[in-house]
Formats: sequence, C-alpha cells, structure tokens
Amino acid sequence: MGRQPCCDKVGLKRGPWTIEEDHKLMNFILNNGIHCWRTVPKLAGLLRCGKSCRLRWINYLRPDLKRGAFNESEEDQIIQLHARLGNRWSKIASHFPGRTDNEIKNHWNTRIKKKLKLLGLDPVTHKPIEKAEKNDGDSSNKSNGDDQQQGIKLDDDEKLEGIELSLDETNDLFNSYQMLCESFDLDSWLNQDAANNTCSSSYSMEESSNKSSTGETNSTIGEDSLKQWVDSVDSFLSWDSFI
DNA sequence: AAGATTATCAACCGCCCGAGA
DNA sequence: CTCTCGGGCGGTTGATAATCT
Repeated sequence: MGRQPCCDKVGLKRGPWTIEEDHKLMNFILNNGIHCWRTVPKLAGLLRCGKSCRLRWINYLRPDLKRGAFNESEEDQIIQLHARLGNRWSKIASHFPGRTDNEIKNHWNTRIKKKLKLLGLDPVTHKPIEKAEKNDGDSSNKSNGDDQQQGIKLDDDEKLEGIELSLDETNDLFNSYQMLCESFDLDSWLNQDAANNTCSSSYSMEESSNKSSTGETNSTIGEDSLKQWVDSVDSFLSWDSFI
C-alpha cells in the first residue's frame, strides 16, 4: 500500500508558473500569510497543489531571495559546508540568507561538482580521486560515498563536528582545494560568463532583503516590507499587462 | 544558418518525519 | 500506541538557453 498522494492531482495545472499565477499566490500570501499549504491554492484561486505553491514561493517568490550568480566566497563556503554536511542542501542553504536549497543543489550539481573533478577531487568525499577509489575498494561491502553521507543520522548540527570529517579535516581539505585553485585559474576558465550574467531572472532582491538577511525568517517578514517588495517587483514582472 | 550537443535551472516525485487526533 | 496528514527534503527530470560544429 503506497502513500496517498499529497493532493488530488486531477484537474491540477503543472509545469512552469505564469505571471498571473505568481501574482495570485503572492497576493494571497501577502494578505493572509501562510497557515496551511494545502488550502493555499484553493483559497488563492490556483489550480495547483499545495506543494507546488510552497515550492514556487520558497524558490522564486519569497521577498528575501537573493538572485544571481554565486560569488567566489559563497562557492567556497558551499564546498566547505558540503564537506561537513554532505548533500543536506537545506542545512547548507541555512548558512546563506536569501539562497534556496534548490539553488545551491543546482549550482553544486552543474558547476562545483565539475570544478572539483577537474581538480582531481571526489565531489562526494572531497578527497583526491585515487585515494577515494582506494578507500572504496577497501570497503567493498560498504555503500558508496553518497550513501554513506546520506546515511548519517544526526540530531543536530552540533553533533556534526567529529563525525565523518572533523572541522580540522574539513579545513585541511578546503585549504588543499584553495591551493589547487590558486595554481589553476579555474574561475576564469569556468566562469567566463559569470560577469555578464544578466538574464531576466537575475533581478536583485538585495535591497529589499537587507532586513531579512540579518536573520529574519519568512514568517517574520513584516507586511510593510512585503508590500514594499511587491511594489518594487511590480514593474519587473509587468503585472499591469494582464490586470 | 541550421542542427547537434551541452549547460542550466525550475519544477516534480516520492520518501521521511513530526505533530496531532 | 497507531494512524493520518502536512511539511520538508533530496534526487531527478525536462524545457529552454547557450554554445559548438
């Protein structure tokens, strides 16, 4: 017996969100806040499931989102945190105000992984590939590195230190990584387009998210700041065109 | 210029976990 | 204690854009 689906998918819209749907969802959350995602689509007049609404809000509509390319220090920090936390993207994202777990996960999978491989480091273990392979061979009955990391059951962040990689070990690995980076100008090689990353979705929320980046959570974002943000983003989305 | 290939990222899927009945 | 439900998470997919041939 499988689990019941999160919602009745019959008649629900899927795929990319339209500007109108975004507007409806944002207006609803602005006016009512978030109490129960399951009821949000119905009350907001959307033919979406609650999960889809939640995802859209978290990954795209949230006022405190910081959009645009990751800078070098952010990337370095992601690598460091990944060495400690593994693929726990939400934990990693919690260290980056305005960044989403999805965004970090995508960045890791598309860019950082390649970068590490190019440097001869295993993106899973963060160790030199030859060494990592040897270790895998030594423990043929063990699951692969990914599974090992995912298999860690920890109660909280405090317990992370000393498990898998200690902070010292992590820093050692990270230092090695930095040394490798210095000897090879990867960034200019990989990020040739970073400087002129001007896609339409790179609208910066930084101004309106200054407050939130100091630790404010979604639920504590004041209505005023949310309204300010809606005002500021209105022109960006050209909502007037369909109202 | 056109087709093929690769990169990027938004969105979905399914599982897990905690809260509450 | 058990079951149900909703939220959250990580893995994966698919559409689109960018680049290459």
